[in-house]
Amino acid sequence: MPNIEQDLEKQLKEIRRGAVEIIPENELVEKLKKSIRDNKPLKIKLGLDPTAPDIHLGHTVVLQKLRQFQDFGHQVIIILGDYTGRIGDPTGKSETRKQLTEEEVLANARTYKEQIFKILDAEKTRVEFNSKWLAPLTFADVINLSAKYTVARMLERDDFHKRYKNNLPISIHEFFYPLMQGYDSVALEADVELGGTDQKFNLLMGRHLQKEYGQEPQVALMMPILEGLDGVNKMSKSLNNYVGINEAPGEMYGKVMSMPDELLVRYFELVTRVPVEEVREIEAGLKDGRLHPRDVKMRLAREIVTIYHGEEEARQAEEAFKRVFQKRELPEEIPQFKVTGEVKEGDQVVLPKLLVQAKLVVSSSEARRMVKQNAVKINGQLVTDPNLRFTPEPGTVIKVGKRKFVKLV
RNA sequence: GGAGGAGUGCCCGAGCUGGCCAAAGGGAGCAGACUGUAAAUCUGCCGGCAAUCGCCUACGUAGGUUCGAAUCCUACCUCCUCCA
Repeated sequence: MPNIEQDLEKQLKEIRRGAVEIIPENELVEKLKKSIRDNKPLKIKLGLDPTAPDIHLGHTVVLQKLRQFQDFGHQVIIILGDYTGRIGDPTGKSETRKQLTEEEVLANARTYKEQIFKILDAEKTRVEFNSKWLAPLTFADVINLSAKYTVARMLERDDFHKRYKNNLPISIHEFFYPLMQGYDSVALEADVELGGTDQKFNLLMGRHLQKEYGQEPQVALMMPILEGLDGVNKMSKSLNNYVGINEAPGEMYGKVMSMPDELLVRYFELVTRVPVEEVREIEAGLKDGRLHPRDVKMRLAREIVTIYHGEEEARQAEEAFKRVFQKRELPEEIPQFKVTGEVKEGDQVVLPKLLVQAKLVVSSSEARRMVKQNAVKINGQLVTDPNLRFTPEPGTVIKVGKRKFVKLV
């Protein structure tokens, strides 16, 4: 049966792309074979912890992977961890997370759904709240569940281990997080569960529990944690090194352009749909100097913006970027600002006050600082007097720094 | 139940034998130079108001001692550790 083999190879190649670890790979191969043979889609599970309301590129790594499965015809199931979210996943945290209220969790979940469908096909995606099966469990059920794992093994988990060793607190309820997530797999009879490398323990727990409950264990597929724009830390909103998928095209484009060159290939591989072969070519081109990092980065920015806003928006974002940052010209659209009496003294406006009013700076101290740092231009003319007063004329363009503009009305 | 430790600016973190503390240092952020881009690198800035000496707000909260407190005292709140 050559077409099964072919199909299998094709799927495996895409699935392996960017994946750090597949445990165990041979089981995945078997599952895929069976799925192709019986024409029965695999159940691919991804749990999302609805604590961060905004999805950024970091989250999309795993979502893109899901999309690939989806494109191969498999059944994608998103678990919104409304129940687990109330515990707070201890993963990677040196301290106990605060618990979320039910309202918070639900509000976040709504936002999540809107966003994941920018990547996933909504028609082909099943979304479930895990409270559906976790809430009805009785205390006896829970005891039964918790009896299926030992404390010693629980403490093997890296973050528990560290905290235990360092005499940091571990609350009992945190032990339930992996158990609950694992139970999700049981409830769904998942075939594959995706997650970041930091989810390894939880994913394996799913395998363990499925076996305990007499099911065929799922395959754990781990994707790398994406570095943020600083190139060092993982992408996260709190570190402000992220690109949110809801951001405006121009903002998104610019942010991508601000990342270190070293990350280029990784981003192409993990957050775009550029074919693997092409990514390899780009990698080689960068290495031997055939390709200019700037141009590659612009391509990357365009690819990313295209995914979330479409080609036309991406093209425009690129135009704007070239104009403002490469040619140092004015952008096509400049926010307008109406001069009011508050910033005036007689006929004249007081520059620091004007800058504050126009929201170009946050305080007049900052405004003066900006002027001192040669960051303020009026109609292209560098301003040197921090307390400049001038008569405002409609159409006057004020520029602060490289990317803040305002046109007086 | 008992003993002890800690709470500092966006974050981390010094200071805590009282004044020289708007508070060291690092990170983040911002700006300038350079450039290949909002990469890298280098330099500078980095509470607010007035900009002239100045004034105000700030070191968990509320009081107190003092000419003067992040620094001392009291109470309270929060967090943590150890013993039981």
